Amino acid sequence: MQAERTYTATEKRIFRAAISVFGERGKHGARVRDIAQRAGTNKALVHYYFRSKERLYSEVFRYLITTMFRFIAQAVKESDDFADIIRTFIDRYFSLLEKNRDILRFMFREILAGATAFGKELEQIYTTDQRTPPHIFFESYERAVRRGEIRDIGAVQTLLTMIGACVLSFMAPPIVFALYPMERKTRKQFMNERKEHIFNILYFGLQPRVESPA
Amino acid sequence: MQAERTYTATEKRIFRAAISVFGERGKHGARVRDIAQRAGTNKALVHYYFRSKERLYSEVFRYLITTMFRFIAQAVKESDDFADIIRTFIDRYFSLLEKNRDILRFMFREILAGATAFGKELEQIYTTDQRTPPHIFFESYERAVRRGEIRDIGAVQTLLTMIGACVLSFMAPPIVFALYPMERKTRKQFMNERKEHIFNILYFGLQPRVESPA
DNA sequence: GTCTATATCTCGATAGAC
DNA sequence: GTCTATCGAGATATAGAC
Repeated sequence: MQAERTYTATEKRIFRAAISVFGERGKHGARVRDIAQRAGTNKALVHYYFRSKERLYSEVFRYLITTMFRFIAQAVKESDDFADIIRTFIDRYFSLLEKNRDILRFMFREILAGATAFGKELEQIYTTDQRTPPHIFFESYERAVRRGEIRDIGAVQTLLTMIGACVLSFMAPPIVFALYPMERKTRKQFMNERKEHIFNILYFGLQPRVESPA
Repeated sequence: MQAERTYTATEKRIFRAAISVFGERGKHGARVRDIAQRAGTNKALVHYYFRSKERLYSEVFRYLITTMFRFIAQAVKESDDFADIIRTFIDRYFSLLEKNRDILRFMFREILAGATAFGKELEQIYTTDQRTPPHIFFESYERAVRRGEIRDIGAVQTLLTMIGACVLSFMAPPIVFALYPMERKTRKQFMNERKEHIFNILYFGLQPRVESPA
């Protein structure tokens, strides 16, 4: 959905339905019939508004990728307390993943498919915008290194590790619960422990050290 | 592919092709035509050997999940030096993911699809086998806690964080390279830095501490 | 704009020659 | 065992009434 256009109520319903059906079953697994049904209408209207399944998919993709970047931008905070930056990132990243499972699934499928469209879209964002969320994170990281709050083990690497630890939290539950049915706590509880653990291990892993590792 | 059966050269080629096509495009996105083509043959032979796309998929799935578990078993080492355990896990896990990209993609797709078959298969393995790789890891973890090498911030959580950090390494490169084309080092170099970083931040994040976090 | 009915097409699966 | 040609199911896409 672009800012310039206006959308009818039906069109919006179809668009929302498309996001969830594509997220659940992927581009190929998704059926136009199901999208129509979930939107409370019929196949013909889907084609009336979006011409083809392919175009609908593209529109959804572009909408989600920009939405995702807005979200991530919100997760990166500027602060002179790096513990606060990490905690905030984990907190906000979790909450937006939680509220937008479809986006996560959708993006993962794109990455699995080769992430070609993904890469192009990213390049465009990152060549037009000057201070993107990662840049802001990296600057904070370097300031924290300079004032001795953390040691320098690579800002990019640190961001990747943090994202990986967060993202897996939303992929892993079905597996974890299959493995340890006795530990099936409420989802909320599991997620809270997870957030605390990620902060704990990462922030203290970043602490300055005197002695070198073996 | 099961141990009991024997396979012709063509059958093997089809099977290998299926693994890669299913991994790239998923069960629904995969075309029997493409599998046949990649195997250097035609659709009819795929059906001749595997009867249907569905059965082929199931065989591939069962083969990959057992293979994966054998691999993971190899990655978990018993040792009385927890640094060694972590390092070995990261090293071996990386090398098997590297050699088996298709497995990773395939499994992720299963998880995205709901991981129902996945869960069942796992349950079966975990109720028959007594000492599975995770159990071995957990035992080592607890021993390390007892002798004061590491602090106790949850064995399951720690394993999840470690896996997440490793797995993202194989998902992220297309994105990272899209973001920072100037940093496009050789893949090998990036991966080596990544391994070192994961060990570094996680192992030292697990170090015992006197003072409490803020 | 919305719906039903229908056309068109893609793909998995099979038949049958070799 | 391997191939070409074809069938039939099911999905996307369109026509046309309202």
